[in-house]
Amino acid sequence: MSLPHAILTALLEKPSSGLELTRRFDKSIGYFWSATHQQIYRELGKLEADGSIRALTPQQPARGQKKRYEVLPAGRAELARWTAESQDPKPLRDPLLLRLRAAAVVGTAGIEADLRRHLDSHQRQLAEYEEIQGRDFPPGKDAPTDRLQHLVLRAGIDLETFWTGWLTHALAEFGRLPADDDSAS
Amino acid sequence: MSLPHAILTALLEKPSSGLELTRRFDKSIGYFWSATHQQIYRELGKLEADGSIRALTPQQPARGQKKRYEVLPAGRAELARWTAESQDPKPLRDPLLLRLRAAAVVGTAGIEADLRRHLDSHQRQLAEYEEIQGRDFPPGKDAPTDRLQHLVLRAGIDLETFWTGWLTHALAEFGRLPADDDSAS
DNA sequence: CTGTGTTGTGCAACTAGTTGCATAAAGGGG
DNA sequence: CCCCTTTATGCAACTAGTTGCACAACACAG
Repeated sequence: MSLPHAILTALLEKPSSGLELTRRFDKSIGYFWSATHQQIYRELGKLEADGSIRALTPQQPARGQKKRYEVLPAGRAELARWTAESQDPKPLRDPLLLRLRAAAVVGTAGIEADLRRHLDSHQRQLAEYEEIQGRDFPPGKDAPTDRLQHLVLRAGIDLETFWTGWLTHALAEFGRLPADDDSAS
Repeated sequence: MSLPHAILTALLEKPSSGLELTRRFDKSIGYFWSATHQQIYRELGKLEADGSIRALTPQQPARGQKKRYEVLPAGRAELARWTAESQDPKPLRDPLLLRLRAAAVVGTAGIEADLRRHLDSHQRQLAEYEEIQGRDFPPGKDAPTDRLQHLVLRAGIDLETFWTGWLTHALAEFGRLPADDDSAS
């Protein structure tokens, strides 16, 4: 149940409308918790209903009308509670690794191209993170809040570094595999 | 939609009953695709219904009676199709990173202990993987199938290495943070 | 002043995964 | 022999996330 808390965090950082939130989930927040606008609107409705947030727009809300939300004390308290709560690490679940294991049984035909696509996408993500790091976290910027945010960014960078490294290695292995593929039929 | 394919892979590696599958999902398969026994039984039912797998037990299936399943050609074909199919990398979704970002706003009280728990659990997982690597992949074992399986294991090892490293670093940062915690109130 | 695209909001149905519980057989101890 | 735990199977309800679509307002082109 992380989406409401992601939204509360985003709104505390800066009160926003649904669309603004959606945009922010496409960038910074979405780097570790993605969400579509439909999810966001639905969740905003729930959060407003239970008194965690409040719409700033005074008029009755016409449909295509921007609504800005801000977090109420109850919402902040709930976020603090959730943040401090201990949560078990969820076991890994990665379809790509599963596919590789399947490939060991039914043959590797077709995966290689996809590994390349993944490598490409992780490389681009890594470059983006590094650009953000250069821009937003110059050496002197180390107030507590900066440190925490930098820590999170560093996790992203290290993860993408791991994936690009591993995928590169995997592709190299594929190069050394016997030409085809239907290794198990 | 990976669970049915995970099951097909497991059954191709070795025909099994529901409970045996459950056990294998607790070990090797579950390292990158976890599932509970309820999910597995439900999925076995579906796979049997659509002709991907078949129960080996001849008698009518009494309730507490072991049923072994094997994969039919249709199931193998479907798995091969899925394996070769190109799939987009899913964006990262990690509650722990989200919590850290939330902590930058509502205060870090309580997270540190949880970071330690996570570190601990990742360290144990890493040790387990390394033991498996030592046991199952001695230097000479490099037939194509072995290479692929080793590759997957290596991903697990590298991921756990990343997490232990990052968590250690994070805890070090926490040590240098001002004593409390309600940095944003 | 009309249609066509863009911005912003939202509902509904579906899919996947989780949680909680039920049932049946088998084996072993009192 | 009866109860109790273990093994094995399974259903049902719930929660979270995704997909597909709809609708209102505005802007601006013809």
